[in-house]
Amino acid sequence: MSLPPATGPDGPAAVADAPSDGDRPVRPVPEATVSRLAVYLRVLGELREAGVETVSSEELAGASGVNSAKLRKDLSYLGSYGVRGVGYDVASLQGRLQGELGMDHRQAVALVGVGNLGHALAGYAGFAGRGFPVSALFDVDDDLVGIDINGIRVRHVRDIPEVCAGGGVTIGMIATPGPAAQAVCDLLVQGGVQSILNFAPVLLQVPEDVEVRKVDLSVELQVLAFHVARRHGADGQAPGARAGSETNGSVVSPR
Amino acid sequence: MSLPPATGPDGPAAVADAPSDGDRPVRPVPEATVSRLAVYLRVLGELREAGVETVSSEELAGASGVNSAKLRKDLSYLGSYGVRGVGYDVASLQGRLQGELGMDHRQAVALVGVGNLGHALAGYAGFAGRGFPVSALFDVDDDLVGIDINGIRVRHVRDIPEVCAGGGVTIGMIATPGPAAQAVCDLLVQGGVQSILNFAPVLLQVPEDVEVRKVDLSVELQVLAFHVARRHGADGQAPGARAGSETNGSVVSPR
DNA sequence: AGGTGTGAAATCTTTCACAGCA
DNA sequence: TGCTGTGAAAGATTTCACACCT
Repeated sequence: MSLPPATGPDGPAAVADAPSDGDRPVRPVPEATVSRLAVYLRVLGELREAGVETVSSEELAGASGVNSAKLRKDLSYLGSYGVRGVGYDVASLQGRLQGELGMDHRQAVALVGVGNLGHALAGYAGFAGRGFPVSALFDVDDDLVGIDINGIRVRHVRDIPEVCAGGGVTIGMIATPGPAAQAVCDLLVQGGVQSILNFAPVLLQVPEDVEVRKVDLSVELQVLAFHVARRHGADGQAPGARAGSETNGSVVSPR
Repeated sequence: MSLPPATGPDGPAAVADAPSDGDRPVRPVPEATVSRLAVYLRVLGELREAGVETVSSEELAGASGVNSAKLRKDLSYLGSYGVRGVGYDVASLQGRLQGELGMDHRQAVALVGVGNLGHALAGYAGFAGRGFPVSALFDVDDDLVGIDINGIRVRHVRDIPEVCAGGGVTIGMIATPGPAAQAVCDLLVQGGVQSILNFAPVLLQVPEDVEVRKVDLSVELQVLAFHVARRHGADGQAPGARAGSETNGSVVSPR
């Protein structure tokens, strides 16, 4: 059970201005591409576990829900990692993507708010399994502070700055009720966290150098509802074809 | 605590081919616009509760995390609802959006998988509050089947087709482990569900007329990790300015 | 003045289609 | 022969900037 990709149709600019780093080819890597790279990485992991050593763009794309041209273009931003006439080496491409997605440095994740949703997130095996072990938990509720969830002790939100700064937390997740989110966000920023995944239905104000991604389930449902409503307008699709497939956080265009 | 918008950078086509409905101006409404409409709707609700009667595009946009030009363009797809020199009437714009987003017909939601995440989703107040009451719960686990969550009895997945068809379920949410997702999806489709929100990290195969949106938390985290890794390359941003704001499921470009 | 609605320009993404290496 | 890598075309989205109503 994974959760949400920023339903994300949008995204202001691409990775934009990455200040001319230094020497490597450091191509821009479009924002749209980044989220797909994460998907390819998951699929590569599955392929590898299945013992597959090589994949063609066609196969990898199919398993990822995109078309092969897009996949090849996406990978091309990282440089040439395939072999013409053959395909990609699963292991090495996986390694390349892990590096690109920052999976070589360990990412320590802090989760604030262990109520309903937060508790579920804390216990979500998919995180640890994918290299994002939740290493710190916080809440304001005295009934929750002090308990252990999956071996992690829940601490009071007032300790956020200290624990995050001291523990090298790079990513913060906010799963508190809306009204508490901004204050929690400020504490995370104080602790040096520059990347935040926000589940609260509010707009967070942050300094320029902090990145926030928002995950809003009701928005997802409303987008679905919109299409439900649309279908009632006129459809008359002969229930013929089958094979459809989903697309990342986006709608499967019922072309 | 809301959840995820399909991390969504993507989205094949716009609402595309809506077969010439009949008479109204039924404009295309770009897919990217749809998810923002949901955000505006939430903000309008807050404004209304606060007693605000009129908003300018500048204000509504600010509170929604977009710029005013985008907001005006988005609203223009629905027709003219503002008054020049004044702004928009909160109540009537809210009504218009609700209609457009299918919030006038009641949307019955079925949730499959009440484990860790599913349980949290079932109890998420934001759903009912935003017009998406979860009206049916399913699981395969005999220890869960039969219990009540928020007043809803958990039923066995085998009953999905019957319950969905009989209960007029329009939206299904899948919060099962990956391996079970496809089978569950097939059952939902059998029950006539045409809109599915998938939290399982797998690509669902569905008939053409069924829409799937996927929400993948690990993808979100990896996108954040990517940017964390980027920052280590070169940044040298003077920690000057403050006021940033998040953008829907997308990255706040640290321009 | 003040603020909406909207062509037209600028961007970002996706798709085509094919040259070129294995 | 098979499949990658990629310019160039096509599309979608965002941003400009300004005419036009109140």
